[in-house]
Amino acid sequence: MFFGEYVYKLDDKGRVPLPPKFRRDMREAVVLTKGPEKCIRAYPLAEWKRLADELASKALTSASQRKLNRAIFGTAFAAAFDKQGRIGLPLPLRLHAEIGDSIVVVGVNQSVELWNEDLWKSERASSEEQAEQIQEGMGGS
Amino acid sequence: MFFGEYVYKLDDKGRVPLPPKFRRDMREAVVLTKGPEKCIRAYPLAEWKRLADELASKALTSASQRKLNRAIFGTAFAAAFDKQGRIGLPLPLRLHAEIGDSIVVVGVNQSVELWNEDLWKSERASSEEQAEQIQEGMGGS
DNA sequence: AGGCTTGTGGGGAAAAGTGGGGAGAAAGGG
DNA sequence: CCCTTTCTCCCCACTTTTCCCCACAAGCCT
Repeated sequence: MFFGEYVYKLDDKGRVPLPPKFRRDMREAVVLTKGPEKCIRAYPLAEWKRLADELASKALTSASQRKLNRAIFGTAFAAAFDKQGRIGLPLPLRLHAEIGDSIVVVGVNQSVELWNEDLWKSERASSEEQAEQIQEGMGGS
Repeated sequence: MFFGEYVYKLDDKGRVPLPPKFRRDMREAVVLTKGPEKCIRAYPLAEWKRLADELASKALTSASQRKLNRAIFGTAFAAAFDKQGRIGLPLPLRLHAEIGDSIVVVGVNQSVELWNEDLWKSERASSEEQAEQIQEGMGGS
């Protein structure tokens, strides 16, 4: 399970370190994909396979599912940690997430998201707002 | 169940001791989050998981579910007790709660809140005022 | 009064973040 | 076809931060 928010710098070669806790759960095998929003999603290999199986079981049923498959698998990249615990971010993904020289790593339960710092701030703000509304609906404190 | 109000000092490394009674209920596994108000919330791991599940089950669409996950997991930090019963407070959380060198630990039923001393005084004042009104409505005391 | 528990402080070791250099592979031009 | 140039990937080293352990002082209970 991943959680927490960490800010790192990309060096001029496009490498990012991940928090040590994350590395331990991602035994040197990571799959990077375009996130639904403007971010990069990183899955541990096992979790990625699980998602892939889930998709594959539905792939034959509809044309839209096939398109979905292409969108997901076609834009996915494998990445490995170097000896310092960093991964290189492919340029297409960096462009998609508009990531410059600073980056935010966010743990989101089963996966990890990589954000442009400013985009993340606004996304977090709206996310927290929504969470509050739901909490009030629960009567929870 | 947590209750009571305790004042401690942060050392220059950002560590806080928790009351011994609290430690026993939080068997060395704590999750720290940004509170809705300007404070830090600490949950026992089990309690935090329960809340996370409860919230996640409320989400309607997959998009709102993603936002919710970001709000829940992105703002959470894991913390462990050292041999002296202290936990280290991550810098982002300290900034959020405006915590300087003195800190107030407040037990709030299922969770524990960590406050800036001055902010807590005003929060307590308004809390008590509101509590009085509610109690009068109950014909209480 | 004594011993135990608790709050507070400091020091040392280990790990993590950041930056730079070198070797290998791929691509393009002669 | 070969050489050159460029790009990418991997390894190494340094600095900073974090974590953990030890030790002292004060308060409480017995």
